[in-house]
Amino acid sequence: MSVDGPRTSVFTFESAVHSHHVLRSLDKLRQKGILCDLKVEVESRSFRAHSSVLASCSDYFYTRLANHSRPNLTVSLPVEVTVEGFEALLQFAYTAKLHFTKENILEIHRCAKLLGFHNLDKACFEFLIPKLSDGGTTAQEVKQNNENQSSHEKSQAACGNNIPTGDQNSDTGKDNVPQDAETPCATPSTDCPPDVSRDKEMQLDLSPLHTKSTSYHIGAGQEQFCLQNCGPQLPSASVARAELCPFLSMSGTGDNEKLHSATAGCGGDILAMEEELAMDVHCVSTEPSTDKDLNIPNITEGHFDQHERDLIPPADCRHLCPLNTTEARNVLDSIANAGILSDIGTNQVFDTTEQAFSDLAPKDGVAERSTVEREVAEHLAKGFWPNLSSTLTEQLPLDSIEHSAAGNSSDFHWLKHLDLGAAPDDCPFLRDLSSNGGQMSGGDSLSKEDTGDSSCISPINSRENSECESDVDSVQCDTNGQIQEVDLPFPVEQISSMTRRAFLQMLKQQRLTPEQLEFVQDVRRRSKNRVAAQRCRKRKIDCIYRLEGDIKKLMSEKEKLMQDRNQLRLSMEELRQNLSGLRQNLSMDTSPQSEQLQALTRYVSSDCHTSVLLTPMASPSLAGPDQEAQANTCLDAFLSDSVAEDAAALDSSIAFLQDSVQTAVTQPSAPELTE
DNA sequence: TGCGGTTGTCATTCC
DNA sequence: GGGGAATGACAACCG
Repeated sequence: MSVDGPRTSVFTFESAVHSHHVLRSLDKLRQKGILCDLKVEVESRSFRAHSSVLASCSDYFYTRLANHSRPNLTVSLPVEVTVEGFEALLQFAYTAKLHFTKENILEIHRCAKLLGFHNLDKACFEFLIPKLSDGGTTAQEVKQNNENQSSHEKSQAACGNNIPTGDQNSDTGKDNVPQDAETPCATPSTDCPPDVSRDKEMQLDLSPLHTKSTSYHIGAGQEQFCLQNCGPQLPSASVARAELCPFLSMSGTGDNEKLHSATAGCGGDILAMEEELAMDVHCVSTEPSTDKDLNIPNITEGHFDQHERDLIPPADCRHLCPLNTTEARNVLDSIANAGILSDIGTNQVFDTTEQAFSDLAPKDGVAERSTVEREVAEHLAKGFWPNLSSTLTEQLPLDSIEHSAAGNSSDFHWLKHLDLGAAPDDCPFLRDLSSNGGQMSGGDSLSKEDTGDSSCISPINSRENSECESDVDSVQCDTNGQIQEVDLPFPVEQISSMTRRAFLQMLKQQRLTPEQLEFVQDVRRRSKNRVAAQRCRKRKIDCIYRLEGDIKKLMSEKEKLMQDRNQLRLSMEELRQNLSGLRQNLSMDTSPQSEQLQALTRYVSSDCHTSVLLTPMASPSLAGPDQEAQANTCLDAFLSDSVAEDAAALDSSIAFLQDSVQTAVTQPSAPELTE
């Protein structure tokens, strides 16, 4: 059996571990000093690192490094940043693990805020800091400290664009109750030990990818505890068992969710869910981890790790995930009803998927499929159920799905929307969805065409021998009645599946009556049109979701451009103020050199010249060499005539001027923190 | 019972 | 000019 030539299905494989491995490799490189292009000086110590890593983790480093391409760059951190705080954050950047003690948690928190470190949500600190303090500090006080620190830090260091500040819900009485999506806060689990304020080194583990799952662990050999860190979407401390299941915890937004965008929006990101699922499994599995500190509590004890999807705004495609639907819940309800989840928490959580499929699979076997189809289907299925056994090769999920206990194929109808880059009828994975009982049989494409053993089986064919149970069926019965009336000498299935040449040849050979001929042509026409209508609708929906994605992308770009414009305006204003102050100081001096410098500052601070510097492409007529030559002449004249003692002072002023102009031109959105 | 989504069918247009 | 594909419109069904 072979896959037909015209099929051009495109599949996507996304590794769940690649990012983690890359991060680990980068950490090893850093430890060996390989490819480190950045030296960070903190207090009296210096750290070697990769600028790209730090820039991707920290707003501060991003602003400092984004526009520098110099190798071996040295960045001196503000005096507010300490070695104690930065070292932990540096390790976090490369390992996604934050080691801290109650002595240094405040320092780390302060440095993290100062440097704008991502993925270290304040919820973590707001819970940990009160807990790690000697009981005297509440989360509210922590917030207050944060706010005070923020105001102080803002005045000294303009580094973070989006450094989180304290929320507005500090007066709610219950400090740890999450209020809204903007103010996630940590809530101690009812199962957590009430006092964790002991001298322990703890580890905040955001690995891998700094995402997906946030869990809190105590170091190896120490007492274990778990924090239920409630995100904005986890309103209650009591967690239903269903929420412990990674599938069931996915919130649906409606029955008619944008299922199809699972492909258009996510780019066919089915396998990407494997990663998320893997993380969720990670939180309930007792499988030994490479991390010695990792000790996942038993799910039956009510412990669970916080998923970052509860803390971060939903990604564009997150809500479009086909599993994030009520259909998905129905799937899992079906599985749960079949006893799949009954053993949750007993080391069998997702090992039972195989059992699930075994239970759901038809007992009478399934139709044959090509090796390619089986492999693709199995891999796709593993995207949903990573532990899916290879034994399922013989019983594909879709077949199982279609014969689920509920007997309702609509539970899985979202699978039909998975875009594999081809029309549904062309998709080897979905092709049999429309046919009951897997009527597709083997054979090469040619024989399939000529014999009518096609995947495109019309309802007429599939229900030919079934009873009429609805009005739709009554239509089929009418057709069936016509079939009986015309008494075709060949199977109706062949009509729509044959090539035109074979169809005409068959008509010629069979010597049909006019009634038979009309009926056969009508059936063929309607069948073709039906498939065409399906393809047309699919294309339309695809187009809609593509346009929606484009709109989102453009909106994001617009927002970024607006932010850049605001930053540029601020920089311009600051530059003007500096020049104005300098001009005032120079106006007190009546020396010739001072007059020259005043002329220079007027020239530089003029809007015209500033615009020349900032937008030379927009105003080429003003960006010619005349202005630069004029400025250079000014500078040369000044420098050559200045007296020695004034020259030093004025030199520094000019250097400052030039540096400011250069900063405004080359780094408009990165105000110097150290200035 | 009304409503929205889905699907099949027909008519028309385009290639 | 005929056939196939694409597509808008309509109707029926279903949840």
